Amino acid sequence: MKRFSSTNSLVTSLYAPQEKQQQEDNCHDSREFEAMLDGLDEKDSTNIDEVEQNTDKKRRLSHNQVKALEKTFEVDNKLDPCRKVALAHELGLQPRQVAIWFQNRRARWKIKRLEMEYNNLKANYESLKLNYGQLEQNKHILTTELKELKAKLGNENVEKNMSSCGPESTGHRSSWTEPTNLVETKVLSDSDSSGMNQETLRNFQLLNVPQDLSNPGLDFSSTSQLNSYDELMHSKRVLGNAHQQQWTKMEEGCPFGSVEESCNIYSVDQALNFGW
DNA sequence: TTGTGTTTTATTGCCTCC
DNA sequence: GGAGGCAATAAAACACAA
Repeated sequence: MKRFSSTNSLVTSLYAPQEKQQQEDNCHDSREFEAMLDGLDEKDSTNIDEVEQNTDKKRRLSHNQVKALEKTFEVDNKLDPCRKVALAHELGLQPRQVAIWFQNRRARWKIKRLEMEYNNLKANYESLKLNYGQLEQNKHILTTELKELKAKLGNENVEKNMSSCGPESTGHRSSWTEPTNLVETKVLSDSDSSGMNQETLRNFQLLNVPQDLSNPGLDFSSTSQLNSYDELMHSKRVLGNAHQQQWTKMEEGCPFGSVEESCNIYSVDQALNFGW
């Protein structure tokens, strides 16, 4: 039976010699196991403990008993009956006590493991949250810049239209491929433009865009290469592609379905509402 | 010394497996 | 149906500040 009363434990504190012999005969492997335990200091793990177990007061196990139990637990956190009996015999405990110790030890081990898992998850979450914040910031910067570029394009078209309405205008000239020098000069000499280029550079640095993602032929630090409308448009496309590729790369390395998905697992609002 | 919080040992009830 | 595992909990032992 599984149930033991405290009085029962007193009664069963010692084995009948015959029973002991039978158990030993049935557990040949346990001899090896006992040999392993022989290495431990035997100073206080024998008769005195055994006598103390026989009082009905709850006794703590001795240092050496705990040490031996811990050592056994490291090998395997579950006991087969033979090992349990052998260990109990070796340490002067009842098999029941050994079983209970292992049960409690497993419970403590589980709690610790859960704590570790929780800490790991928490650290991962904090890291994701940080990355998400940085990406949001970068997104904001790039969106603002895109708006500025669009506004500039708008102005440019207005000026082109105005110039094409002049007396020498034929109406067949393509403003896309042949921007007027007036517009070109305005774009390049505009202090906002150079400021924009610096901003673009900064954004690339913020994004940590790898070399292979950026266009090696396009030098953002040099205004000389932004001397036409097409190139201006090209720089916009590169910006867009770089941003897109940055997200694609992140998604490839992302364990979740998508970056958005991963970020939505724990939204910022949910962040502090763990129900652990 | 004592009150209080923590740890360890043990019990109980339920569940699963053979 | 018995054996053993687990979760919840009781109770004793222990640690420590006031």
